[in-house]
Amino acid sequence: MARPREFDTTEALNQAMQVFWSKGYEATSLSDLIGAMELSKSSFYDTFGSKHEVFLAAIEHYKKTVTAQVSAVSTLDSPACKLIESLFERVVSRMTEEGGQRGCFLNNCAVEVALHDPTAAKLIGGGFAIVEDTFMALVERGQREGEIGLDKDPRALARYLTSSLNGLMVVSKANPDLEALSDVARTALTVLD
Amino acid sequence: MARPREFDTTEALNQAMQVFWSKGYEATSLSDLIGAMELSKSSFYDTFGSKHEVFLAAIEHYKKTVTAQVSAVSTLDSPACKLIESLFERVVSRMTEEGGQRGCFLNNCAVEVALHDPTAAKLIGGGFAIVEDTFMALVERGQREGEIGLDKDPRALARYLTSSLNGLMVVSKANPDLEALSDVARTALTVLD
DNA sequence: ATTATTATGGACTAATTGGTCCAGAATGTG
DNA sequence: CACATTCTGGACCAATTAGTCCATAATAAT
Repeated sequence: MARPREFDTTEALNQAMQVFWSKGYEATSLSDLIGAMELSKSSFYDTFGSKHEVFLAAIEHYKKTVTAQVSAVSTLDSPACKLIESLFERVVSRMTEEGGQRGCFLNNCAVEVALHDPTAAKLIGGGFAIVEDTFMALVERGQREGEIGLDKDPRALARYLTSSLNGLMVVSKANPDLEALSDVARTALTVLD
Repeated sequence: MARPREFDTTEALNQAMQVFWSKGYEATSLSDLIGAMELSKSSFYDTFGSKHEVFLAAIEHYKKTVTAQVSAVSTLDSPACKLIESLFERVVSRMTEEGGQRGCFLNNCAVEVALHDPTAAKLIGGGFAIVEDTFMALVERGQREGEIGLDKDPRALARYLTSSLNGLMVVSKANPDLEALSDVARTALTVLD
């Protein structure tokens, strides 16, 4: 009955990430994982070591895939301010669309495990840093483009924008209301003017 | 050996809340709870029904105690803007002080359980609403006091401030850096000018 | 066809999970 | 003192937890 097949380690990791993302770390069981990853318990432990190791790997995987997409936005050639706006719009529409309430995996992890899992906390912090750096690059470009005042501190603005995006996701978990989230996003972006 | 004593139900609930707050819902076990609440397993089930019911009760308890303190700020007679600032300052210093990284219980719950627990989600949403209403009252007062422009929409501002406060707590879980958090708070509050 | 590699199902732990139940101990009231 | 009430420890439960181990089966390379 055994049906060996060359399996894609990163695809398995991706599936693991999806489960952790949807259910959280504690609520995810081994059976959840091996089910989603489509491998046997033995292979799971041979290949990945433990639930916790897969979890850390899943965080890294998220950074390399999802967070990297955010980072990629800074290379597009629209005006920087428009790009910043689009990042906020994307979050708002994601959080209000069917099945989008999972939010951001890093956000979820930060809240659930960071306090008790320093290793994870570091990886998560690194993910936030990617977002922050992206915002900073965009802010500096916005300043060069003359749309953002030179009196503003790019680092502070970037930190602020990163935090705002995370706030947006938290409140929408309890109440994913388009109007409310739009209010938040619109208001948050007035800082750039 | 049994040592019956009239026990304080709300105090027990308070202890339960503390545990859920520190460890999260899933990571909290029955033994954690009965240990913290200082009652027997039997009394636990007789009095509170189940882990989940205690959890919901703990959320309500948080709203009645901690969130109520936020609400109370709006009745103080300093200038409204100063009061809003003080709420942000309080969060920043809390998150950077020893043992303060638990953040806000409602925030934690929103992220961990809201997606899969509609009952809890509603209670949490109610908690956020208290904060939002507090901010709105303060903004309106700020407008009457002439410190906040009348062109601004109090509801939108209140939603924004609530979201900002939550964002602050999320990022500080991964990186409780005073300077970074101060940047965020300071920048967030420029919206009021 | 033989071999080395790789993956597998499933048996097996030991511990813990949330939850039920009850005989008995401590107490306040008569 | 006797009684009803309240609370308790601990036995018990079935299910699930993360994790180990191994004989076997499918493959790839020779």
